[in-house]
Amino acid sequence: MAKELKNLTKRSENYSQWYNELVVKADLAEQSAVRGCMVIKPYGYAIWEKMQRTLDAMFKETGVQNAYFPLLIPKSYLCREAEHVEGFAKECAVVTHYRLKNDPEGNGVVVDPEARLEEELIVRPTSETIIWGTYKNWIHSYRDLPLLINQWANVMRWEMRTRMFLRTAEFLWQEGHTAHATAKEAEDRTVQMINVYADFARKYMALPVVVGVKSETERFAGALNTYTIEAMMQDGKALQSGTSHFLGQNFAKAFDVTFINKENQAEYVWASSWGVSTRLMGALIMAHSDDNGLVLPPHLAPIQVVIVPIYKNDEQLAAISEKIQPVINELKSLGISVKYDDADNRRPGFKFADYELKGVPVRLAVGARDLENGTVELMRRDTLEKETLPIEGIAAHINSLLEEIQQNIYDKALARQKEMTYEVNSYDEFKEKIEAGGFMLCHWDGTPETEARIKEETKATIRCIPLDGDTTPGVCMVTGKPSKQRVVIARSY
RNA sequence: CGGGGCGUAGCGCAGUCCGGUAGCGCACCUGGUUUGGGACCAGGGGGUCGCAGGUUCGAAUCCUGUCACCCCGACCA
Repeated sequence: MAKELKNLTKRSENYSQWYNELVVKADLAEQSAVRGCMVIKPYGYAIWEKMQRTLDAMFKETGVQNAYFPLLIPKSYLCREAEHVEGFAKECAVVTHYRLKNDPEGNGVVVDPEARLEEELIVRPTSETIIWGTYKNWIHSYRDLPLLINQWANVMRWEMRTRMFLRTAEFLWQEGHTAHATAKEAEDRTVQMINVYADFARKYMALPVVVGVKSETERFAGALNTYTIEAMMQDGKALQSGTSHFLGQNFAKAFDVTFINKENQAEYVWASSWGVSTRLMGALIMAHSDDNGLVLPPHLAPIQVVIVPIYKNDEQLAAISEKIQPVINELKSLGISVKYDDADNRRPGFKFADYELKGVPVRLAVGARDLENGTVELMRRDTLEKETLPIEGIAAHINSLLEEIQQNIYDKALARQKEMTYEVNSYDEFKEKIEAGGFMLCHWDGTPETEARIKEETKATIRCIPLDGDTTPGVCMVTGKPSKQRVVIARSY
């Protein structure tokens, strides 16, 4: 690394490149040799693990259990639900053979044409079909409902264009699949889970989000209704960060999943599915980072506090270590993750820059000067402010400071989102404003035709119809036809 | 799949127009001096120039094909 780290592309030049470079240099992930896939490195994965653990606990609080379903889906399963297959057909990886053999011409190894599968298997782009094929055997009576299952898994979508964390060919996610006796119960669960996602984004990722409903054209393939959380990145573009779908009885009908109700009548079950992915990592990076690197909210930072000793010789290091050890112990007992970096193969300046790049929320530096004065130097990553503080009571101070940083990062993101959200009343104004990015709150006549025209002419899409938005009626900014409420329109990733 | 760019050491690049047997910075290794914001000096190791053909006495360089990656679109979490 060293000096090249200084050359983080400035965001003004090209936001995408800056982001990509940041992901690589902060040691989060790198491009894999496999097309469109990425290698998530230990530091990046540690953040994902923390997200996973938190979300998993939140799911379980709502009664959800984890399970696991196969990676490969028989082609016939995927075809059962017409809209679903149409939505995913263009981006499926397909397994056609089960054996290789030595090339008769001596060029290594080739696919054995004898070993063709009778029915091709699809690498899951999502698991609705295999899961509903399984649920058929699990659900017989109203007593089996609701069925609340989640799986942590990888999925594959052969996207034409990929971008690290935001759209990789293979990605990690969780997908929840629930089955219910009534439509209301299923739709309530759909809403409940989008709210879990919104809570998670706000409290842990320090990411303000708009909760809303997708327009018909943006809906999940096979869903009756799709709820979404939309976050704004620093360049004003939207990122769909989590979705929850009300599937009605579509999959129950496709896979013939029925239950006997209290009146001894057979009924199709009602379904929801919901998911968030490693894209959340992308959101985290793009929402908070600055030109010094990552800025991680303390609630998700793998290392919350790093301590860098500054010493000239082993005696000094020993003295510093002795002085600082009680602080480390105290921080740990408060549940704070601490790294004491006494490695002697990097100089302090290098470490400072490196931990900033990695987004560590709080840094302490301790040297001979501090030993004399009984102080430490503290720097907070969100503001880059440094202050020298007495070592006495430093752990308690950091404990509350971490919360303050968490809140500050959220407030900053929220302020930016508000600042870049505009009520727009004419299409001309819209066309002008959209160039600089941001969320446009506009009246829309509710037709796919108008939506398509806006997209065609401005590259912006309807991100969602916000749940808690202004419901004052008006007239569509494009057609002048009546509109029930304002919707969020933006360019997106 | 369209438009643009790029492929040379682990990373970032120069060399390609005008053919002559490979170079710079960072990283790495050894020794020393250093250590409060990305250390310095000296020495050292590492590349069949994306791949396959062709032209030539000779190809990183010219020609043909092909593959990969990046950016901008279309598609999507």
